[in-house]
Amino acid sequence: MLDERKMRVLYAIIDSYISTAEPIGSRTISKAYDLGVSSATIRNEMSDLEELGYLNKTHTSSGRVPSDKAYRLYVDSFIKLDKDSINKKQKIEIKSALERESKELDQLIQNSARLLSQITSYTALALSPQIKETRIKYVQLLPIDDYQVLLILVNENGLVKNAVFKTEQSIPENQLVAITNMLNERLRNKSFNQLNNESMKDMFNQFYRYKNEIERLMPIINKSVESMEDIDLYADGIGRLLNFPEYKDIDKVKSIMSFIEDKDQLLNILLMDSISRDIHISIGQENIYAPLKDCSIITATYKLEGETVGKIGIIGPTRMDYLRLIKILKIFSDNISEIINNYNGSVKR
Amino acid sequence: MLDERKMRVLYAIIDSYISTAEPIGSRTISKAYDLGVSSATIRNEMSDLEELGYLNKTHTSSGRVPSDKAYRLYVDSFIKLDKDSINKKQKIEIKSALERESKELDQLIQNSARLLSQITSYTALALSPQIKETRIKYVQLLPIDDYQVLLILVNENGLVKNAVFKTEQSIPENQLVAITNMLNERLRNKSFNQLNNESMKDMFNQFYRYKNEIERLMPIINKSVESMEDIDLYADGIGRLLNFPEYKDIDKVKSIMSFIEDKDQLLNILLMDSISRDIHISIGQENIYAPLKDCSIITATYKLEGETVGKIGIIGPTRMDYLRLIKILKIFSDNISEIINNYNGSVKR
DNA sequence: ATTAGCACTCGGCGATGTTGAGTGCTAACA
DNA sequence: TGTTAGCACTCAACATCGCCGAGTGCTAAT
Repeated sequence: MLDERKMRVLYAIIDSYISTAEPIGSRTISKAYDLGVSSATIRNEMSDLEELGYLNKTHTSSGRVPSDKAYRLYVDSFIKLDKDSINKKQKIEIKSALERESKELDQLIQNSARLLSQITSYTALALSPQIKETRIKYVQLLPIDDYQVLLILVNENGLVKNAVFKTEQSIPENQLVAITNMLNERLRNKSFNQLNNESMKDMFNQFYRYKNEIERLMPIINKSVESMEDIDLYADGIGRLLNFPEYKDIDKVKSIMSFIEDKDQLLNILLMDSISRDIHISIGQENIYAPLKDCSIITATYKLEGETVGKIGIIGPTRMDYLRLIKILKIFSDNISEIINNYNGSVKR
Repeated sequence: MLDERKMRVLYAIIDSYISTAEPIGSRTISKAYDLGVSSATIRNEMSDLEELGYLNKTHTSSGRVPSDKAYRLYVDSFIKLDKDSINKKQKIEIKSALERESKELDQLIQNSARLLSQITSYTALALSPQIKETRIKYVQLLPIDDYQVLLILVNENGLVKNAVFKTEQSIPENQLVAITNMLNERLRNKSFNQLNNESMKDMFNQFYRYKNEIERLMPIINKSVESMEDIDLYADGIGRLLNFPEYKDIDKVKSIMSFIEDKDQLLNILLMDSISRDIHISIGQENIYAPLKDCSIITATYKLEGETVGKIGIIGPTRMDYLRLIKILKIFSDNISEIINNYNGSVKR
């Protein structure tokens, strides 16, 4: 392990580099940080730290820059110290800002990304709640008018989907109720793919007059169930990447941006470390995808009834204000969890 | 008006500049475009065109670059010639691509933006259908379990919204039906803000036991109605702006990007020329907002039952491949109109 | 009216020199 | 033995200079 003084030198360098993005020389440190030793001594320490892989030089006679390894050490050692210290007032402010504009779940997630990006000045990511293997809890058909029927599906998480579909012939209300009952019998507690052909045939026999309608209804139900499981991914503040001096090279930032805008790839990354801790940090080379090799990503989870269902995150240069961002992410994660638990999702099972 | 030869020279310059982004000299034109005159003659014509405001020089001895006025002329004169010529095959391909992934309206709009950006390599915009002054057509309360009720609202366009809310006491089914009937009576064909306090009092009297529930229900209905009117705006392919050489200046592209990511401002622009023709083109200085002064925006509308309800668009440098983009936008606009008219939105009034 | 010819302009680019922040090494010191 | 002052050396960043070539505008000839 690094001795006390090396640590302090390293932290000083990281601290300075995070705010200035400039390589730091020994003299700068000895002046700005009170380590009680001369620049020559610091120079020696820096030379050691470089040999150990914590620092890099941009060219032979330049100042030093922290390596990914240094950030990793920095984050790991501070994250323990920093369990407490959530700013209550800020938390409440953010919560009310989130609640204010969020009439629906999707909007909440979208607004979270926007607000997170605004507050941090980084690019923010947000993943909508992910519900796998939805089981149908409740089905209902309602007549809108003579030739249109409203289909309503409620799943075990309290998620509701609806679709309007047209019928060729008018179906009297009592028949609709009968079909509804039958659908409930057949579908309740099943995911759609558990529905087999047997029961389809049954239905046809029972309601032969509405064979066509039922045949058209099934794919609609199927689609609705599928779309309950869909994951949306929002990225906000992509343009803010341009504010970072490390991305003044257009080609670099171009590849990062197109990576972020390609939702599929980004989704992979966010879902990959799905089993991990609440806060997950991926620094520079730790990222698998090439365009992200000089980015860091911090993600936090949010929960529904204690179970992790979604994520929010921040992406930016490895020179990232980790400590501040982690705090803010925690606040967001807590707030989102609280809000969605008070939404319609809170069905007791 | 410009004479025949000036036109041909101007078109040659625009054509060349659109594909190369380099100022064009008289010699280049006389070689690449067969105008049957020497470079000296073209030089004279170019000098005239500059005086007329159609061309600019970047410096005294540089080639010429088209002005906004030139693009305007170009677009206006070609748009008439080009009424026909939609590629049927391409249209069908795009349509099936759009339908494939679009389970719901929002998804359709989102996918339209994505696909439009992919196909054109420009930044694409898409506005979700805008429905003003929603009137309630149909209200229904359904019991999910003892302490939860599902509220369903259908508006005159066939849009459906739902919300789950919790009750303090269990409400028996027949009571729920009674409340539903009463709500329908009171709310049908009204926008929420038409609901007055009188009828609220009536309700309380009639269902005093459920005073609290009804009191809580009304804001939920209100929110749902509001969110029916909400407009979503999607921007896809923002990073593609970096591909254009005119935006190699980071500060310029930064201001454009942050403009695009600020949905409120962008919404203003898209809604501004709301009464205009199907295709609307805004070139460079014609844009009001400063960051867009060297961008062009092309928008197209899509329709529900013949009425314009939303827009899609493209944003990029004034040096834009207008003709190609207009064609593609028309295809998208037609396709989106067709698809949403077959959705649940197609309620006959 | 068109064109060839020519002087002139100016951005872009490579070469060259200067500056200053920063390093590494050595020798002196506590 | 660890710390420090001093000094030579390195190298990116920046400015300066000259050259090149694409392009213009004007004039005179056709």
